[in-house]
Amino acid sequence: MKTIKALSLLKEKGLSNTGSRKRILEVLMFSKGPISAHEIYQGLLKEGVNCNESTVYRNLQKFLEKDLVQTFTLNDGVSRFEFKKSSDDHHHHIVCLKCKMMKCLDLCKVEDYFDEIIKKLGFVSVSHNLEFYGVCKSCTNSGLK
Amino acid sequence: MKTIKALSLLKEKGLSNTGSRKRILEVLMFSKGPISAHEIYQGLLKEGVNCNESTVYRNLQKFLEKDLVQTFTLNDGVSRFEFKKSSDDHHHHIVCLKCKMMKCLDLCKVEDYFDEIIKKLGFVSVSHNLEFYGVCKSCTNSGLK
DNA sequence: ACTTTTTTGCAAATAATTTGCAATTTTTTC
DNA sequence: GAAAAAATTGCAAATTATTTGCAAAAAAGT
Repeated sequence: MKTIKALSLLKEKGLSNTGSRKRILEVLMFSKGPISAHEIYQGLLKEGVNCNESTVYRNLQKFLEKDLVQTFTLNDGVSRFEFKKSSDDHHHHIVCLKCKMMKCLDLCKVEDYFDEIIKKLGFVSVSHNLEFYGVCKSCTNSGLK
Repeated sequence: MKTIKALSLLKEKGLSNTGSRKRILEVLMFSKGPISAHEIYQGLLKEGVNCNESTVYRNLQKFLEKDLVQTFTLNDGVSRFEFKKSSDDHHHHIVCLKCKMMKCLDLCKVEDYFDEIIKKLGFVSVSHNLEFYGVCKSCTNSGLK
């Protein structure tokens, strides 16, 4: 079943089917949370899958283009990737400052509610980052790419 | 006046007063928005201040420790730093995907309100990142550092 | 099967950030 | 205010994450 689902997703998105690509996608699909390119690479190594680290990076880019994954960068400077269960799958995370463990917050109304949720997860929240990405007025008008 | 304020801040925080350090702090204090270590370095170069890039990094660390600045990492993998006007100074930003210009959002109630504010600033918001940093239950208990 | 297109591996290039160490500067002490 | 102790700097090299060029290999189209 694993194989079938990843395969059909690739086909659906018009991506050619290669061994590495399929495995990378599967790793993402079955990961408990966001993972870094390096972590994916290490995972494949362990499985004995012959795959280069730049192949991982290149496929992650493809997956981003095709909206199969989402990404964000933590303050440690490392990008994490996460499989999108659906096109509107969107949520936030809380990261433990000590062990780096990450939990998903199934909520997008970013409010004081967070306090409760975070407490329920057993975290003490120290800080958080919120950055918006958009296009400003002048760029909307200009041809800038 | 510039000089006096930066100097007294350094003293207040128990940081020794060196030419570079004072200038780096001043650049941060008078920057319109968050800036990267490299941008600070470039700024000093232009002013003719003799200062090494690692000195910039080392001072930024010190400033973080002393809670003089706050930092966050954008998805471009570069950390930005921002002077904290007060210890409870906390706000978010919106970054233009095209020109990378950044605006402060003077609001911390992260809600649908954002839509309005962002529109008023002339931005079209495409996406945003929100990550919480905290300490999980097991780490709160364990001695892990 | 054969050609075209895409992907991969590998090694080298970038880019941001950190580090070791000796020299210099700042602070402390007397 | 000079000497000693502590902190900071410059410089070059190391690290780490990520990207890229290019030729070989694999997949897709016909």
